[in-house]
Amino acid sequence: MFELDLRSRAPIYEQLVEKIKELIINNVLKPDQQLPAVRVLASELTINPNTIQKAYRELEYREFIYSIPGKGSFVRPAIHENSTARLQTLENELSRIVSEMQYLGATPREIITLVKTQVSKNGGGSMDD
Amino acid sequence: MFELDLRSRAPIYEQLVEKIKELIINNVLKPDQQLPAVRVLASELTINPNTIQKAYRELEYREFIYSIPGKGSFVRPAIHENSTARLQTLENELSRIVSEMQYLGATPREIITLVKTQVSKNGGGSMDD
Amino acid sequence: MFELDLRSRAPIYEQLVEKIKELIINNVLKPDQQLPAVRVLASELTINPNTIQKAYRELEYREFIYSIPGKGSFVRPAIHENSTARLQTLENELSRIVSEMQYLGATPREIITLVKTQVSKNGGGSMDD
Amino acid sequence: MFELDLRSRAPIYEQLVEKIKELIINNVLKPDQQLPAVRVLASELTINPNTIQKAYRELEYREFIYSIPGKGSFVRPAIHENSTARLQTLENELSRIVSEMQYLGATPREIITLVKTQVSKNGGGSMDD
DNA sequence: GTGGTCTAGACCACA
DNA sequence: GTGGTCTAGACCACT
Repeated sequence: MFELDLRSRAPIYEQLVEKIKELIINNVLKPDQQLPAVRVLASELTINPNTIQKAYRELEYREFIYSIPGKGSFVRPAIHENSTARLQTLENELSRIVSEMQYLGATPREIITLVKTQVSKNGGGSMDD
Repeated sequence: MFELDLRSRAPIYEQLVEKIKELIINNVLKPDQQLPAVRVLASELTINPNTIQKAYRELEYREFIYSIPGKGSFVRPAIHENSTARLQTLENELSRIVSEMQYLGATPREIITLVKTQVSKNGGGSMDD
Repeated sequence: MFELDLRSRAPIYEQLVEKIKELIINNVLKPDQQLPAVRVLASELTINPNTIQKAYRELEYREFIYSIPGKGSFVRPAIHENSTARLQTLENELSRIVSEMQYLGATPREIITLVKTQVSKNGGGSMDD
Repeated sequence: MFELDLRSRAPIYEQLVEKIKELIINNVLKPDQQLPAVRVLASELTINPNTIQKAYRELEYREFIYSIPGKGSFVRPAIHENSTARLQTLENELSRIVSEMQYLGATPREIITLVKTQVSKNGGGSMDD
């Protein structure tokens, strides 16, 4: 279910965080859906349970999931308030990336086309609230 | 001139790399302009010269600067034809960011407007070679 | 295992890079095989761990190995499609060397025989992927 | 006459040595022909005379030129004896390069064709003694 | 235990 | 003066 690159220099727990985040954002994992139990996922991926634990803790901290002691971890429904800080960060990242793409020779048109394609890809899903 | 966050998790040399990269991309540091000498920058930022050198070497690998032993380090004029791999990486990052922004409630229109503003900011400058 | 010439003008880390590169190219170090740990190799060669690490990092940049923090450094399987630039460099070096050999009296036949012997040595091994 | 890359990290004197060596090998500079005087060349290339001096000294050491105090420096006629050591070095370099080219995907046929082209290029000149 | 980062301080080659 | 190399030794994050 989760493809990990054990050869990557990115820590495994970080890769897990990104993968799960992506699944949540793309609505593959639905709100309030339960995530696989730590031990189950650990044995499936044949990695250390501590590593899974760390990833889940990180996702909780970043408000993508919530955990109920004794019951498990669940996808947190997206709350679109209080996220202005995170949005600001993302906007800065986006600006940085666009600048670098232009520096490397990408034309404004190419970049805008790319973004339009991307937003419509998501917009066709369930994101256009 | 360069602000560093010594408490950040990101390594100092990596922060330096990003800062300088940004200055080059935004044409604050012009092509062939000399960068501050390793020791000078080290004493200004009160960090170890080896750390600066590591950052400079990293920038050299990434083809943003070139260093001539005995003379100094200089901004490398952007030619960058074979950077399709890097562009691909940036496109992926961009897609990821756009998705997360939509998840956090940003509308397609907002995002596209943001990108348009950004590209024209650079295009209006001196990036349209 | 690795012989170093501490009196050579070539930096230690560069010598190490060349030695290891050679072992990888000649398939003595197999794909995904683990390299000696930084500290282990350092104590074996009685040189500073930082120097070993510099060599390993260099090899990583040049795509001969990959390092995973906390796990180790490993031989990178050769895929190397986009190495036309490197191949061009090698072709130039080869031309330069052949010219100098002829200048020193080597006959075309001798040189071609030498090259044929060399390519079949590798081809007869395990390089014919 | 000599193109130098002042942006290269290779020392200027080293670049000079290589350039002159090449001109001698390719018979552009003929045996016993006088090389430009140090000061003349220095002002032509707008570099420090000491740098030229160092290059000439190096070429003398490597037996490509000879200097007569008070008269100048001259191309040394190629002596094809005593050069077995140098030839051995070149053969080793050649083997190393051929191996790396094969590792990067060059086929034996490609390599041999390349070498044949190169030797005939020189052989058509004045090298086939 | 692994690789990675950083400091302090020394020495070298090049121009 | 410049960048580059190297050492000794400390500390950190990941598994």
